[in-house]
Amino acid sequence: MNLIEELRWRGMLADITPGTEAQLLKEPTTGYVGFDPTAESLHIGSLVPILLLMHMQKAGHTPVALIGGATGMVGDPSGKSDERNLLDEATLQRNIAGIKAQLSRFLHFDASQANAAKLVNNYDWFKDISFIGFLRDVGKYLTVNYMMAKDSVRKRIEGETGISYTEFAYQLMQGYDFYHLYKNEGCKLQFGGSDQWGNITTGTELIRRMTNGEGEAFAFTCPLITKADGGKFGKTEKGNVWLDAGRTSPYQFYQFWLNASDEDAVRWIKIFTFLPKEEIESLTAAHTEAPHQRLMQKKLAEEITVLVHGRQEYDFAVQASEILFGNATTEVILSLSETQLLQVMEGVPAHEIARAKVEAGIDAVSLLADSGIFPSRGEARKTLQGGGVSINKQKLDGPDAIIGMDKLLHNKYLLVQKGKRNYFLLQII
RNA sequence: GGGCAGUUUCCAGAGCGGCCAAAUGGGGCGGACUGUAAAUCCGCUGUCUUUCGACUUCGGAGGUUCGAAUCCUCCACUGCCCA
Repeated sequence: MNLIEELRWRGMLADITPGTEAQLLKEPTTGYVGFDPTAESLHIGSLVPILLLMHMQKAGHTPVALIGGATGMVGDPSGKSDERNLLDEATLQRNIAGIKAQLSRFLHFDASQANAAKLVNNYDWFKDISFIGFLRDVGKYLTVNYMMAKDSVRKRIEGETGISYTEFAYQLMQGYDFYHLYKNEGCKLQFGGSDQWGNITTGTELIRRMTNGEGEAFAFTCPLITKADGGKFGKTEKGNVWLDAGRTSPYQFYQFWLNASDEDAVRWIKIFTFLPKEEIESLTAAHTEAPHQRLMQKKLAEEITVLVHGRQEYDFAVQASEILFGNATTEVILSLSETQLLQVMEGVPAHEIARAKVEAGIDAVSLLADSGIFPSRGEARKTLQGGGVSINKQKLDGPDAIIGMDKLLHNKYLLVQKGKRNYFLLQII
């Protein structure tokens, strides 16, 4: 299978410009994808473009990751119904540094390799461009009519919030990025999520026009990842799922994938892993046969967790999951040594509470609210009333339950469970 | 610059001076059922409080009223139309 065939089979191809496949077969090609520095870490949504870059590199092409240091200052209207808040420069710098560090674990940047990956920041070329220069050298090539026809813009114009000139100009900047890379890096391909299609084709169009029709540039996009139930991909109770272990622990990361629905797991495993077709097909067969065993989810979670966090972290995550979700009972929890307990709890959010309070015997509501596990007493009470809290795997009967020293594990911990899946380690200090 | 419409709790969207912490839907959270799935059903969804209740919210600032999300004035922002 060639690269495009492979991506198509994996369900990673939405739109593609004519001739792209031929270009990729003809010669090693340089292709880029852009990352928005909207946060200090990438989240699993950005995993898709990263995987596309990896596929490129595996296929012998040169991947370029572009960080939008300049475009990030402006804001992409794609997929946004509202005008964006602008980031200040210090934040932007921090975010760029964070993203750079993360990308290096997925791509080979060592220059010794013929198709070593490259990292560029569009701020580096935009900082020297004057407003007048940009208007004269770039703006002239495209009509406003053309730009307004783009989905991202049209939606905003038809919508009720409108669009500022700043965001309207965004696609021109992204288009210019492509031209710049085309000119200076010989980059002939841009890809990204399907929400980027409009911006990307502005680039191919700009290249064609700025080179008097001589330049050839190509593009393809990957469908947005969806969930079968229509929910947003990549969100949990706690918000985004990040690639940074400090923000989303490997355990939580692993749990996210493990919790994929049957339907989603089948689609996702093709997208998020590099497993060969035959293996995925046999896995799918087994999964359809016995979905309750969740082979698919396990494999999916394994592959991605290992890719993002490494084998060792994955092992810990599995161990912890087995103890927390296996048929572990209160006895099992009690039997763990302190070291074992702490190891299992590594990726679980930790909270603290003063020892004196527990010594006096504390009611469940205060315990949960004071330690910060619940944001307010009201919420703690409500959940308690609904029977949603367990301590050391034992359900509390109601808000009036009193917690005393006798409940402590190793004289200083409590394993608090909110709902079925959310564990917290409460340390008494 | 002129005219019109709008700004409500996470979102959408009701809300006619007291019965509004504010309908309804979505989302979220919890429970039951399961496979740590989906679908379904049930409960909760401003803060504090055991209940009664108290307190803070309806773009901002003032005002009218015994009493305002609801009326008035000014300001800000947004959309539409005209210039």
